[in-house]
Amino acid sequence: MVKGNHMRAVTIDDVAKKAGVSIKTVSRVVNREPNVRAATKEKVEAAIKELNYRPNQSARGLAARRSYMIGLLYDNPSPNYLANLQSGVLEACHEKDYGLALNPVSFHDPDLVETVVHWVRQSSIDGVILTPPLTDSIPLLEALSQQNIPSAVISSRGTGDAPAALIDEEEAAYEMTRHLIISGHRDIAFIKGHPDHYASGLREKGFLRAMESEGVPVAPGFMEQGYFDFASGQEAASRLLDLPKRPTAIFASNDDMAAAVIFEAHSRKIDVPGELAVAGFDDTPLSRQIWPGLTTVRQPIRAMGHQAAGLVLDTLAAGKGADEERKDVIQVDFELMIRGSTATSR
Amino acid sequence: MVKGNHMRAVTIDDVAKKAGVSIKTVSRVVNREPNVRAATKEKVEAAIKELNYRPNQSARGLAARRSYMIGLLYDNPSPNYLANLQSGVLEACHEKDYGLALNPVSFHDPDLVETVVHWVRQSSIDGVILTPPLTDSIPLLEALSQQNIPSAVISSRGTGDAPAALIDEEEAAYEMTRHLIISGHRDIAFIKGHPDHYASGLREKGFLRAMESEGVPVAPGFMEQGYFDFASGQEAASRLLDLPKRPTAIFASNDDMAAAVIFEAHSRKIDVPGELAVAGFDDTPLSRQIWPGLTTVRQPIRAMGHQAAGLVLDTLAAGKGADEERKDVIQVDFELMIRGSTATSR
DNA sequence: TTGAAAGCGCTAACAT
DNA sequence: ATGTTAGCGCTTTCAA
Repeated sequence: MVKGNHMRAVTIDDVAKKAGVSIKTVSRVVNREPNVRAATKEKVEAAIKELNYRPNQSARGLAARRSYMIGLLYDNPSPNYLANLQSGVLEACHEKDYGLALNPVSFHDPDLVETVVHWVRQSSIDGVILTPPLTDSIPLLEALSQQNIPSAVISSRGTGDAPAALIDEEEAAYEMTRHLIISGHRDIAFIKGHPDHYASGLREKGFLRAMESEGVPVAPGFMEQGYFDFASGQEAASRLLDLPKRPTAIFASNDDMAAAVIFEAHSRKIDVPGELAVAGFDDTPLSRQIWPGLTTVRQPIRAMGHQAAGLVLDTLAAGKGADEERKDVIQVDFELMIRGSTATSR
Repeated sequence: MVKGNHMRAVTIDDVAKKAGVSIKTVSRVVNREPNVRAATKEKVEAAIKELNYRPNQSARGLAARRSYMIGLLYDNPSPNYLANLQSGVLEACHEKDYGLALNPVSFHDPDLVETVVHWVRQSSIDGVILTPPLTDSIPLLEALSQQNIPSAVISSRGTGDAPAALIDEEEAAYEMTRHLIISGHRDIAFIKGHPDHYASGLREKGFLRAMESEGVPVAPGFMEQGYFDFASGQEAASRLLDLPKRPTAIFASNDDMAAAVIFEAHSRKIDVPGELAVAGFDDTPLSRQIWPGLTTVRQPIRAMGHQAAGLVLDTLAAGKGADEERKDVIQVDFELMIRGSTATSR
C-alpha cells in the first residue's frame, strides 16, 4: 500500500465516473438504500472496491445533519464501571461503523438539561446513552424524549421512559440478604447507596424485604447512609462497629463501601469473616484483590453497555428519528459471587 | 429557554450577525488566527458566549480537510489508568474544541501498524496519543512519523522519537527502594513488571541501582517476573513467601501485584508490615482501600494525559503537518506515598 | 485588519 | 430505478 503524503482522497465522483453512474446512485449503494438494480449495485461496489473508496465522514455528517456518532453521558463513575461500560459500548459502535463521543457531566449542574441538549444539537450527536444517576433525572429524560433524541439508559427506574439495559437490583439485594441470613446471621446491618441513584432505593428495598420475609428484625442503628465511596463506607462502618452490640454481618450497597468495612474491621482487629461477615455489590476487581475476598453481586456492565448501545443504534436504523420509539427493557442476569468475606466454616 | 423540536443549531452566521462582523472574522477568532483587533475579538467572543456557539465539526472538517479529532490508542490498560488518562485528554481536547476517538488495539497484533495507520487515514484523525506498551513499539512510532501523523506518547523509552509526557521511572524506583533500605530492610525482593513495557526495565534498574549503591546484596531467588496483573503477583508472592529464608520486604512493580503480595501474606498469617513490608507503584485507589494502606509511587496520570494531548494539539496548531516536529519531553513529578504497608513503628 | 466568494464531498428533495 | 440540483457550515483563497 503505497501512498504519498498528499494523495488526493478518492471521492464519490471518482466512483461514479468509474462505475458509469451518477453520484446519487453511488450514495444509494453506500447507504444501502432500496431501489437500486442488482446489476448497478454490483458495478458500483466493484468500483468502490477497486478505488478503495471510503466516504468522507465530515461531508456525510454535514449533508445529512448527523454525525454518525452516539454520545455517552456520565457523572463521575468509578473507573472500573466506566472502563467496562465504555468497552461494551465501543464494541457495539464498532460493529455498526459508528463513533463514540464522551461527555462527562454533573448531575447537580442546574443547567444539566440545557447543557446536554445543546451538546447533542451542536455536535449532531445521533443518540445518547445515559448512566446512573443521570438515568434518574426525569427532566433530562423528558427533554431528550421531547427533543426527539434517541436514547437508552443503563440501569434505571425501569419506568419505560427510554429503552434500558438493567438487572433486577431489588432481587439481587434480596438474594444476597438471604445468603447472609441462611449463613446464620441475624444481626445484619445495611449501608445504603448514594441517594441520587434510584438503584440505591431498590437495593435497600430488597434488603428489607428479605429481612422481613425471614422474620429477622433490623436492629436500631443498623441502617447507615453511604454515598458509594470508600470514605463514606468508612464512616458508616465506624459507627456500626462502635455500636455496643455490633452487627455480625454488614451488607454494603457497593464494593467500595464494603472494602471500607473490611478495612475498618482489620484496623480494629475484628476478624473477617469470623466475627464479621461483609457483602458488597458490583464485583469490581477490588472485591478479588482485598483479603479476604469479598462476597458480592456481579452485574455484567460490559454487556449492558453493549446492549444499551445496540438499543440506540437500532432506533437510529429503524426510523431516522426516534418517533416510534421502541421502549425495550433488556434485563440481564446478575450473579451472587460468594467469597471469603462471608465464609461460614473456619 | 424554549426550544422547538427542530430548533436550528447556532451557526457561524448567527455569531457574525450578532457581533456585526463577517463570518471570516468569527472563523479567525475561533481558530485563534492572528490579525484580529483586540476589540473585534472581544465582540466576537462575547457573541459566541451569549449564543453558546460551538463550531460544527463536520463542516469544519469538510472545509479544512481534517476531522478535528485526535485518537487515543490503548491496549488493555487498567480501568483506573484508562479513566484517569482519558479524563485528562478529554479536558485538553475540550479546551481546544477537539474531539476524542478511542481505539482499543492489541500490542501483539501482527497488523498493528497497518491497523492504526489505516484507522487514522480513514477517520482523518489529526493526531494520536499512545499509551504503554504501544509507546514502545518502534515500528509503530516509525510508521506514524513516516506517515506524518502527529503523535505524543505517555511514558516511554524517552528516546525523543515523539513528544512525551512521563515521569522518571528509574528514579522513582530508586527512591522507593532507598525508603525500604532506610527503614531497616536488607532482604528485599523485587517483582518485575510486564516485559512488553519499557518502564518495567527502568523500574528494575532503579531498584538494582539503589541496592548496589547502598551495598545491599540481592539474594538469589529474590527477583521475580510479574505481568502487572493480580494473578501474576500472587504467583510471584507465593514463590517468595515459600522461600526458606523469605524476604522482609517486597517491592512490586505496580499496585495490583503489591496488593496480591499483601493478599498472600494475609492468607499465610504473615503480618504486614510487621513481618513483611510491601511497596507498590501507581497509587491506584486500591492502594488506599486495602489494609494496611499500600506504600506506593504516585504518578499524575490525569495530568500526563492532559499534557500529552496538549503536545499533539500544539503540533497541530503549529504546522498543519508534523513536519517540523517538536520533540518535547515533558517530565512530571512523581511522589512517594508512604502508608501502612511499610510502617516501621508498631 | 477585514470581507466576499468559492468550494470541501456528501445527502435530500425533487425531478425523470 | 436513476439523475439533477441545492445546499449543509465551515475554511480557504484572494481582494480590499
